[in-house]
Amino acid sequence: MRISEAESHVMEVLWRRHTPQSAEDVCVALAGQQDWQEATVKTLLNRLLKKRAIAAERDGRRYLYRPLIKRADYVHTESKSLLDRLYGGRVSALVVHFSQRMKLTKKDIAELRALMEELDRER
Amino acid sequence: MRISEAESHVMEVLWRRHTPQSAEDVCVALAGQQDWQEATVKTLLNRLLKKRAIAAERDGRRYLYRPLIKRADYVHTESKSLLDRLYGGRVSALVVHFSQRMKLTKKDIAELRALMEELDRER
DNA sequence: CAGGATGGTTTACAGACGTAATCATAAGGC
DNA sequence: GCCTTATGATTACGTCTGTAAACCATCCTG
Repeated sequence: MRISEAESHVMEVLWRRHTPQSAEDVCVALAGQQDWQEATVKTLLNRLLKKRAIAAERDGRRYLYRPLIKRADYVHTESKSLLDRLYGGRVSALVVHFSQRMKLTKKDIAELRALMEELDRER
Repeated sequence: MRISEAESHVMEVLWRRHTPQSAEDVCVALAGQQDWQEATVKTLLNRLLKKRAIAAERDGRRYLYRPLIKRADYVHTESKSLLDRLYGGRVSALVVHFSQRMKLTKKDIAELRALMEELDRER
């Protein structure tokens, strides 16, 4: 069950807010960023419903939507697929790539170092 | 200029072999892995041509194809886009994610550590 | 009660994608 | 020279995507 690019923007809104959101809430949250008509958002919500990526519960004359799949799971399948396709599944290859192409930020480096130490301690 | 999933398999073949390949070469290289008819591969080659992702030079009655875009560039745009969409552009966030979901391999850890040291030395 | 506002449901439609079959053409074999 | 064969070019076609408009039910408001 694939979530498309456009759909993912809707999912991100639902993930960010932790309470169920109406279609209009989603529109508002996306305004300025996606510049979609309300109709578009409604289409996306319906497609996500059909895919069972989200659920809707009635609230008076409207619905409130909430995610059924966890962001972490989504992030993982996307990330793992890229890692496998482009880096032969090697995390370090990916980091090396970024360190060459982009210059890691100081923060990135500090955090990576901390992570390394933590992994040491776990051993 | 987006390279689709199917197209990327063709590109990978052209990137792997460093000399221009005929349509049939590509078919052979993909056999067993993609199980496509020759017609399918030719369609993909043509779409890649149209997108100017590859070039073709005549070789008698056939063409030899070679990539116009560099794999590293492709890898980078794909990776960067994922990093931005899902990790707020933070490389360390991505690594943390993998370290939690997948257990990094010893090799990954060793290489990351080496990379960290190298970054230190560069400073 | 009629008409606009509000929110959901259905339909639309062009372009990308995956996957090919068919058509055309040139070249080599008989 | 004609027929088969290899190859590229054209056409096909269903599905998915992005982006909505049109339609429909309902509720509030004057």
